[in-house]
Amino acid sequence: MKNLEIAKIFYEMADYFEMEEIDFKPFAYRKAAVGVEATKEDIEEIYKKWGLKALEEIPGVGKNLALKIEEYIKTGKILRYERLKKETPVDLEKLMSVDGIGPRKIKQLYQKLKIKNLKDLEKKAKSGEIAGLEGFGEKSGKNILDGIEFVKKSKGRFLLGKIMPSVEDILKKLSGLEYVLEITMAGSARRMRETIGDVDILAVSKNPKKLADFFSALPETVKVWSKGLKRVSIRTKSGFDIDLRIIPEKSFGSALQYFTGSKEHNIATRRIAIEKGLKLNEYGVFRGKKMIAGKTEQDIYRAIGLAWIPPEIRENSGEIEAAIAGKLPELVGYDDIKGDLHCHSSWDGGENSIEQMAQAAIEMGYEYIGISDHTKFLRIEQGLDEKQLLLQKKEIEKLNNSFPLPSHSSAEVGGERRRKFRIIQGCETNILADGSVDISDDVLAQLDFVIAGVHSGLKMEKEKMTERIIKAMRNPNIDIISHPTGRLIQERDECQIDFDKILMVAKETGIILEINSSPDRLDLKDINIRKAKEAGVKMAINTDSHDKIHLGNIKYGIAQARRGWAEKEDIVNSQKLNNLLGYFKR
DNA sequence: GCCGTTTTCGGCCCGACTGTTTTCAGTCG
Repeated sequence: MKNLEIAKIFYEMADYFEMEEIDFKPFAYRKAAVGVEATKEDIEEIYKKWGLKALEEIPGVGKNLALKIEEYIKTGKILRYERLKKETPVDLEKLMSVDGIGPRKIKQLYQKLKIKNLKDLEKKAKSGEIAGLEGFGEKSGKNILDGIEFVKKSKGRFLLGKIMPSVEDILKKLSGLEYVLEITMAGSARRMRETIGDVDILAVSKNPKKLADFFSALPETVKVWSKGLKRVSIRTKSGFDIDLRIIPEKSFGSALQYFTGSKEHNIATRRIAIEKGLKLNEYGVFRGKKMIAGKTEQDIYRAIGLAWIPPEIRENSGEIEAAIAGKLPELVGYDDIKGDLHCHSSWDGGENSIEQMAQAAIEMGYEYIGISDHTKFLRIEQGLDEKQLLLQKKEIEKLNNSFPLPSHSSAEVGGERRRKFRIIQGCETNILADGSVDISDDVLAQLDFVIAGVHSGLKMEKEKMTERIIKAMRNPNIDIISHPTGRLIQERDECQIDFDKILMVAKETGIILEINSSPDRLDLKDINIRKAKEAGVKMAINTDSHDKIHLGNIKYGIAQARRGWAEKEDIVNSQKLNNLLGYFKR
């Protein structure tokens, strides 16, 4: 699929045109890049099936850019791009990632100092040569070095789940201050993106000066970037930056809308405002000079004729059209999960006993927990064999009998009084290279449910990998496929699989695909969740906990599900236990 | 370079901040 390659080239060409101070072309190329990126079908396929004209259907792509796409598909190159690269042969992507460095500065740095990449940039910044350039001064050199350090250390982005706890902690501290009237997260953290560049916090305060002082003196702070009465930027000990913006009360809603983004969503909402003869900016919605909304986000959306849109889906990927049509999805809620189905116990080397895991699940307010330990192929994880699974079944039955019975008879189901909480037994069996699993069918059939996952041979070629997983999906004992694409965010790409084919078989067999909530997995990811939903495939949001504290990761999985437009009915473990067990049986 | 239920020409989202200037360019979100 060449879509992303083409988008990347258009983005880079936009930067090059900006270097050349060409007006509006950068805007057009970026818009086309967004359109290409957002196209779900393989652009090469589109071209081969329908020809050049079909390319012009992509938003932002006209005659000229369609020709460039054709050229890339046919020759693997775009001549104009190659020429631009030759004229200014620099590592645009890396250089642009340094804070404060953009196309114009890159051009100057190349022309005056022959700086092509981060290494050159670092060298010249250290030698002090950059400070001598026109438009650069003492501080530029130092800022560049700081920026390079940051890029190197973090690749610029952090896992949502890694930074969220400390952000929540800081928010709690700030919200306790008597001169803070309102405080909330904005930006990509509020949208629950899987990785976060920096964190935005918005506040309304009776005493901005005091708040700014308090914020910059937090024990988490290692460096204060800038400090005014409107905005304070700090770097935390964990290495990420937080911007605190202090907002006038009457503009809080518009500021929240604006700073939550995404950028694409904001461009679209502003455009809608313009169409209605209004102006939308971070200060409010205006008709002429008259402010007609600003205090709450709901007011903002209402003023431009839209229903309020949940932050997780503000990506301009159809939510605006849905809001106009009154067809926004009712996203699965953060309180909708009734039990976690993928939890490991001390039986396979996890931190906690089954009883401790169950206790933690009860404290989360769950109705059930699924214990699904690794199986024998994974010796390193102390995977269980058939005999151990049957022993474990006995222990779980014993534990289940110890949970209190409900006091009222309404809980009576099928002549049997259900207890308030139940442990159900599964296992996370391994899908071997040939698609078989490492536990015999007669034992799998005795468990309440079975998860199967790929833990080996992740580099298998696409067709073989797809067949391998499909074979497991057709095993009638298997209910759930765990972390279906095998990715590790920022570490390992997805396995090569034909996801559309997987979805077809999932629909046909009723197999459930997991949304793994582990912050470095989040697998399925948002776009795959949306595809699964559209295909009518059921999903389960699980944590893959190896320790009871991991149970709390469920919110990242739910967030990912919401980003994928999933509703409660798409998620099997938002169902009561009876319905869930019924689904497994089917 | 793209685009049109006012337009096939004349617009394109737009305000704030930083570091460098002495009135502003470049970058960011």
